[in-house]
Amino acid sequence: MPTISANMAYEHKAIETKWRKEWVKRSTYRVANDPSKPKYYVLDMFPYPSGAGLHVGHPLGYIASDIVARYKRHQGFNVLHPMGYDSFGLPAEQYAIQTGQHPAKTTEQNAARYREQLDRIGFSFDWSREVRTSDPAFYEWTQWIFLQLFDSWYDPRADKARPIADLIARLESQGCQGQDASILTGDIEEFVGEFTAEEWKAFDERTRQMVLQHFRLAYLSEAWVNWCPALGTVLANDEVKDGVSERGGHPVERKRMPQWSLRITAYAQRLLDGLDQLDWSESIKEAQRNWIGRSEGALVRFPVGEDFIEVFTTRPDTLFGVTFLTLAPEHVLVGKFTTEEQRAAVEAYVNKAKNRSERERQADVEHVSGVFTGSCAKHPFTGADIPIWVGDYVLAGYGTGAVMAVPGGDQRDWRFAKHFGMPIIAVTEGADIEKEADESKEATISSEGFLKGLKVPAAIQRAIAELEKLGAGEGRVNYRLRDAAFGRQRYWGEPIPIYYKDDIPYPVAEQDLPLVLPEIDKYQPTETGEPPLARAKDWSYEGYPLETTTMPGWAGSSWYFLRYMDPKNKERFASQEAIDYWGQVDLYVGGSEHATGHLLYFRFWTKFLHDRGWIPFDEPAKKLVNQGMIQGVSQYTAFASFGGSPESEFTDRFVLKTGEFFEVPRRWDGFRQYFFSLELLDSLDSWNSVAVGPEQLVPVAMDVRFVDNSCLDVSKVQLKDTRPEVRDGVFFATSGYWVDGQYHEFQKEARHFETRPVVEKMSKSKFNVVNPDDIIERYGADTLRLYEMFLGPIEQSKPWDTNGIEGTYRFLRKFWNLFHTGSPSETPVPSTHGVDPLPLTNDAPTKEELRVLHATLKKVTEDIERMSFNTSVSQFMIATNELGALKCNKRAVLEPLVIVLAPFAPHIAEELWQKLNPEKYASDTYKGVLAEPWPAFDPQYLVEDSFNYPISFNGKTRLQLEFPIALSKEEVEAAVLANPEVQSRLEGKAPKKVIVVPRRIVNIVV
RNA sequence: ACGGACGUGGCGGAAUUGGUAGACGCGCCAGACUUAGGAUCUGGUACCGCAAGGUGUGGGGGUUCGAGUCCCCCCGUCCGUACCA
Repeated sequence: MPTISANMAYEHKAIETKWRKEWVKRSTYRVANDPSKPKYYVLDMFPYPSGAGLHVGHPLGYIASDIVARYKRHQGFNVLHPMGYDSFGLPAEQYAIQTGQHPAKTTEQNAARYREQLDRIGFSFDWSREVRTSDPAFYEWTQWIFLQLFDSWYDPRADKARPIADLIARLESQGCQGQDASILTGDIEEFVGEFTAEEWKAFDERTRQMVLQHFRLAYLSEAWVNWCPALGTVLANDEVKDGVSERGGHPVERKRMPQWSLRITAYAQRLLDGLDQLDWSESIKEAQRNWIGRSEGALVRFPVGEDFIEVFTTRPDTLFGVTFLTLAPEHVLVGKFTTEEQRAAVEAYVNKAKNRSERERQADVEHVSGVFTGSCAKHPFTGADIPIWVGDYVLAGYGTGAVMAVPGGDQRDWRFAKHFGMPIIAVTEGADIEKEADESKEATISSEGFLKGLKVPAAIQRAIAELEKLGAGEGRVNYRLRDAAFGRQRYWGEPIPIYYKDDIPYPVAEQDLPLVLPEIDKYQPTETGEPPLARAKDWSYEGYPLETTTMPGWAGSSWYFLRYMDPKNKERFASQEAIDYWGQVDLYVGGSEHATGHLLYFRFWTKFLHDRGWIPFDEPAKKLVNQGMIQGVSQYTAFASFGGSPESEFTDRFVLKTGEFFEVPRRWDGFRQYFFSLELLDSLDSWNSVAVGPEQLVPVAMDVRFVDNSCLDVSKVQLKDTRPEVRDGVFFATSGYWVDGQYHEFQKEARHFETRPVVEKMSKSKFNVVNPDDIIERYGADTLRLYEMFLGPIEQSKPWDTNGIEGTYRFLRKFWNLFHTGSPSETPVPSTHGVDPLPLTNDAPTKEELRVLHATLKKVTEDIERMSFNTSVSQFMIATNELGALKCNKRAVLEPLVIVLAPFAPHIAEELWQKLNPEKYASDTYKGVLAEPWPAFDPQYLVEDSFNYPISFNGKTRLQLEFPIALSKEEVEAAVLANPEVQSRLEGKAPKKVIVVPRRIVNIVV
C-alpha cells in the first residue's frame, strides 16, 4: 500500500534525470511546420564549439530565450526554437596545425561536449533541426548563396540586386553610361570607363568578364587587405584590433592583393534606413550607424595636366580656402604626380609610411609627417596652383584616399600647414587662424569668391551647384563602410565554388554543389605561400583550377536562421512554404559583441535574398536582445617567494606588527612560496628580520572551486591545485598556517583563510571559471536556470557569485514542499498510473490565496513579455513565502503556479504536473506541462476593498491611514483632515492645499 | 575626441505611467530546534541617533503639491569607434 508522501524531499537529480529521458522519448520539443497554428521564432546566436566547453556565462541568453519559447508554446504558438553550431573557425584549425588532427574531428568532439552540457540544462531546443555550418549538407547552400551573389549586380535605379543577365542585356542595348560606373564602384583604383553597346559587343570574353567583375556583388579585385604574415592570411577589418590580429595578436600590414569581396557597400543606405524599423537596442543600432558612417558632401576634381585628382569633402563651402591637396601614401596616383627631383624623397616617405604598422600610425597623433610630390593641381574655381602633398594622416580606405586641405577650416590640415609652412586662408568670419582652424558649421563664409557672406549650409549647396555647372564635381554621399573581404587563406572554411579559366573566375555549376572541402596532408599554407587548399590533390573542376581560399567565419551565420526552418531540404536552402510560414525571427538573443560583424552581414544577406525573390522579408530579426556578460569573481591571495640556501636558515620566521611571530621549517631546497590571508596583509612586519610590505606581495588568483564566501579551503588547494608552486606553498592566516598538507594552529579559532574577490572576465587564466555541470550536480538545472535569471536584468553584465545560489535552491525546495506538506488524509489514496498522489485538497481557495495566485500570474506574465526575468523569479519567491505562511495546500491555487513556473524550472514543474495529473501522461503523445494553456489572471481577485494611504506633509510621509477605495477624493480629504494625528501635526493651521491621488497617496501642503 | 549604456544598502538588484525608496535574494546579527551543523525555522538588518527625530538613490542646480524617475551643468564607470576629410 503506497503511503502519501507527506515529507518527500525535493530530489533534483532524480527528477531531472527522469525528465531528460522522458522528453526525448516523447519528442516533447519536436516542432512541425504547422500552418494551422500561429508561429513564433525564437533564435539564439549559435555557438562556436570551443574545446573549453561551456561556463555559466554562456547559457544566460539561452535560458532567457528558452523561457520565452516555452511561454509562447503555453500560449498556443507553434514555436521554432532551434540550436546548432557555428562550426567552422580558427581554433579548430590551429589545433589541427599543432596536432595534425582533422578539424572535423575536434569539432565533432567539442560539439558533442556542448550538446551534453546543453542537454543537462533542460532547453526546449528541437535538436532534430540542428545545423552545423561545417556540414556539407549545410554549406552546399552557403556556396549556393555565394553563387547567387556572384550572379548579381546592384541596380541603383531599382535600388535592388538583380541577375547579372539583366545587366548584360542592358550593356548590350545601352552600353555603360558614366553614372553607372561611378555609382557602382566605390574604390578609387577601380574605374569602369564608358562604352557604348557596340563597343560592349565588340569586347572579347575576357574583357567582358573583367567589366562584369566591377558589378558583381561577389567579385574578385585587387584590394587593400589586412595581411597577417604570421597567420599567412588576410583578415577582415573587424578581425583586426589595434593593428594586430584579434586572435593570436600577430602584426598585420596593409597589402594589395587579389581578393574575393562582397559588395555590402551597395546596401549601405538600406542597411542604415532599415534600422529605424527594428526593435533592437539603441546601442547596437548606433554602432551600426557609425560603422556604415554616412556623410554628405561633394566629390571635387582638381585637374593636373590632362589628369585629375578626385577628393571627397563634407565641406565644399571651404573650397576657396584650399591651399594644398594631400594624398594617402598608398594612393595610386602618388607615383604618377611625383616629379623627378622629388622622387627619392617621396618613395622614401611612402615606404616608411607603408612599413609603419596601423598601430604606430594611430598612436602617433602628435607627429606630423608628409612630403611634397613636386606637382601642382589647378583649383577648379580660381585656377590657382595647388601643391600636391603626400601625408599619412590621409587614409587610403576612406573617401577617395585624397583630401583637399583647408587649413583654415580643418584642424588636421591646419597642423600639417603649420608644420610645413604653407599658407592658411581664413574661410569663416571671426576665425583666429593663427591659433587653430575653425570647424564650426554655424559660421559665415569669409574667403574671397562667390561663397563669401553665405552661411555654411547655403554655401555648401551653392558650391555643389557651381561644381556641377563646371563639371568639376558633384554632390556625393560617402560611406565609411567598406566592401567585405570574403576570402581566407585557410583550410577550415567553406570552399569558394569558383574555378579559373584563363585567370577569369567562373562559377561551379549549381548541380555540382556542394564543393566538398578536400582532404589535405597538412593544414598550413604551402611552401610557396599559397592557401592550404593548394595542397589538395586534383583541386580542379572540369580540368580547370579551383579557387583555393575559403569563406570567412561569418558566411554560414549570415543565413543559418533560414536553414532551421527546413534543415533537411535537399532541393533548396529551405522550402518556400517553410520560409513563408516561419518568416522573420521574432526574437533573436545574443551578445552585443557581434554588433558590427555578424549582425550587419546577417542583414545584408537577408536583403540580398529578398531582392532576388528568395524570401519575402528583408530584415532577418524583428527584435534583438543582447544578453550581458556574466563576469567571474576571481579570488586573490597575496603571494611572496623567499629563498636562500638550505644551509643558511632552517626555519623562516615571520613577525607581525603586533609582535606575534610564526616560524616555519624550510623546505629541503631552501625555497618556499608563501601565501597570506587577506587580513594579514597590513600587519606583516618582517621575514627573517627583513622588512616585508605589500610591495613584495604579488596577487595570485586561487581557483574559485576552492573558495567559499571568500574563505579558501587550503587543504583542498594543497591536494588538488593544478599549479605545483601553489600546491606546495605555505598558507598563512591569523589562526595558523598550512604546510605540506598539515595545519598548524596558533589560536583556538576556526581555520579561516581569507581571499580578496575581484570582478573580471571569466577565463581559465584567472581561475574563476564556474562550470554549469558542477552547479547542476549540486543544485540541479532548475536552480541554475532560476539563479541565472535572478542575478539581474538580462541585458546587464553582472558577476557570478555562487554563494547566492542557495537562495534560489531554497526557494525550489519551499515550492516543492508546498505540494507535500499538507495534512495526510485519513484514508490513504492509492497511487494512480504509478505516481503517488499529493496531499492536496480540493477546497475552495480563500480570497487571500486567490489574490496571491492572481498577483503572481499577472506579474509573471507581464515580466516575461518585457523580458524582466529577475523580477518574475522574485515574484515566485514572494508567492511561495506567502502561500507557505497561509499553509495553502489547495489544488486550485497550486496547480496554475506549476504551469507558470514551468518555463523557468521545467523539470520540477513537469514532475509536479505529473503528480497532479498522472492520467494525462498515460498517452505517449502527451507533451506534458508544455501542452497546457497559460493560466489567465483575473483582475477581480486583485481588487482591494480599502487602501492604506501614505499621508505625507510637503511630500514627506508621516503616517498611514486606511480608507475604503470607494471613497471619493473629497471624502478621503475630509477623513484625513478629521484624523486626530493629522490635526495635531497641523497645529490648528489650515493646510494650503491637499492633494489626493486615489489609491496612491495623500499629500498635505502646509 | 565622438557615440552608446550606466551610477540606488556590505553585495546582486527592485521601484513598469512622477506618488510609501531599498521588493526579492545573498551576507550579517539575534533566537529556536538539534549530539552536531556549511541542515531547517523565526525575527532583525539604508545611514546617524538612547530616543524623539533627522539624513538618504554619484555631485550641484531647476521644474513640481511630490523627483531614483523629467530638464540643465558637472563627476565617475563600462562598452564601441576613431587622424573618417
